[in-house]
Amino acid sequence: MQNRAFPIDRFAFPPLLKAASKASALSEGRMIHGLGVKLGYGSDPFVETALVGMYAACGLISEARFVFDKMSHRDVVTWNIMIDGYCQSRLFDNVLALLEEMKSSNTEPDQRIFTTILTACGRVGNLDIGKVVHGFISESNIVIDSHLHSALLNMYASSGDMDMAQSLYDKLEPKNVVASTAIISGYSKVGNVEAARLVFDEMVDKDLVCWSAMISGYSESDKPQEALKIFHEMQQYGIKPDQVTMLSVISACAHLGALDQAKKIHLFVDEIGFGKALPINNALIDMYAKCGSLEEAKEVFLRMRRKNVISWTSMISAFAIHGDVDNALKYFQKMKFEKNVGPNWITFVGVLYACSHAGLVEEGKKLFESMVNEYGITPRLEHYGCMVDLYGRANRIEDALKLVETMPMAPNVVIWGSFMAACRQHAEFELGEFAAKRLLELDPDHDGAHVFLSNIYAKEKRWENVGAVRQFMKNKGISKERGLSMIEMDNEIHEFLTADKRHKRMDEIYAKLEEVVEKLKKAGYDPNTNSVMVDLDEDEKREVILWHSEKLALCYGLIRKEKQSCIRIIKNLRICEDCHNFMKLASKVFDREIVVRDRTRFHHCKDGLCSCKDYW
DNA sequence: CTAGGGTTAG
Repeated sequence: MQNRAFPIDRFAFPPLLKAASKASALSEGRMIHGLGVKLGYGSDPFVETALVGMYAACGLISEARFVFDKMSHRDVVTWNIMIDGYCQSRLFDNVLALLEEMKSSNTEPDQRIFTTILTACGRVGNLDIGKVVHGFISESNIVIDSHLHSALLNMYASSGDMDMAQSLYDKLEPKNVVASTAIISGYSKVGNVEAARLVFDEMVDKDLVCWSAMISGYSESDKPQEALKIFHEMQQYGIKPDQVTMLSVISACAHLGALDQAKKIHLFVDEIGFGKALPINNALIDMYAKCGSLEEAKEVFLRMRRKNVISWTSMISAFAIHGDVDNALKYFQKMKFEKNVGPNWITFVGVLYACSHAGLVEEGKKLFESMVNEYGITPRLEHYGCMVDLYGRANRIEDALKLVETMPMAPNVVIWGSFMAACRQHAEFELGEFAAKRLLELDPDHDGAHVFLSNIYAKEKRWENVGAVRQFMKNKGISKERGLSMIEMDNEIHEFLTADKRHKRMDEIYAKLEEVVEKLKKAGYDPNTNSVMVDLDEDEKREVILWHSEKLALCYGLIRKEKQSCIRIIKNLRICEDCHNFMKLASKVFDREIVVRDRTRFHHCKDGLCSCKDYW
């Protein structure tokens, strides 16, 4: 229009500014602002309203307010946009102040404004402000329509107050997809995916968003098989997934850890045309890493034309869980030279984790300091968790404890759990007892802490204490989480529990186990029952250890998988010392690559050695 | 200007 010397009227400006808002294009927005003023539209209320929106969307909230304040005519839309701006900048005190100002200037706040505010509160989990706004609504004469009702419900649901959300849902008639979806994701987020499923099954009209919410619910609740099941069911109803759906599906594959399944999903996202999307590729990096293929994760990463902080963080974390500290740190350095990509707090979790799993105490300390001093990132619980882990694993128990005692926030279950694990590993039983007790104050049902206490007491022959712990566990129905290993074969997942007898080829598997033990013994295998601290006699201990789930999975792999192919095992708990040794020897004796994913990292065993260098 | 699903996280 400008090139043709075409007269531009004021009506062109609001949509232009809206485009700038959506693209967060500040310099273009300013140019349009300048042009508008030049053409004499600077005090047109519609243009001014759009300017408020543009500056707010670009994060310049005080500039938005400046335009807002000098307006001579503000309608309800102007107020709403200004309030929305404060919501996006999370300045909720300004939101409340502006609401009051609005009332005193004779503009009544309407449902839409409240919907906007409540949605923002939900997004950031600000229950306090949400409740205040709820109070305003109840006191006023505003009619609660279905949008506002859903926004209220969603605010409570996404802040974790499911009692309130459910009671609002009960009052809502008729139900609608939006409200039901909010309830589904609310229940999923508080860990009650079963309740989410009940609501889901009740729904008559299911759309893509609610299917995605259910898939994500299962994926986030560490029920990847359920997530994949419901994803296939959705497709049978003829509903086509979009990118958001696929992100949850890919994440489910990552949780599952099954590489063949993962490759199939990768092919699928390529087929439906999402193969070049940045978030999809980020998820794929993580998926391949968690399915044990660092090579394929790297391949995805290197092929990406654009990379953001999530791409780099995923790649760094990938190296970390595979024990490749050198590359984790190298990529962290490389990242510094990328334009527009700075590390965030999750990136630091990745590099600190890498240091902790490699025993690089000094390097980790330096990184932690640079995070604060160079990058201005305030350490979170997760970072302290990494640091406690870093010291603890490296047998610097005193340093670990000092950190727990001096960190600026209260230690949570994770922190005490990490410290307790360090005490167990380094036989610091007195401090271990202390840690276990702190842990139980926060989570009285923590199975690991009870088992550890019982084992400490048994070791010190304090039989009365042992009895008390066992009785407590029995009364409350707490038991040690049972070991569970998985192996993928012909597109099927085979699961084995400790001492499992359910598999249809169990006889063969146990026979194979005996054969394997014999062969390994000739190569120097000596059962190590150190990790079994319960008061069993030595023969019983050996039996317990022999039937650990990963050994059963390994034997099944040796029976079924063709010679020299890689055997991949996924385990729910951490691998014990004996199994670790078993896997290493087996990799040599049977000339196989054996990859085990335990609760926190990968072990690549080859030629009798493990990638973790026996530090895990 | 108005309601629901998303990738990285011990």
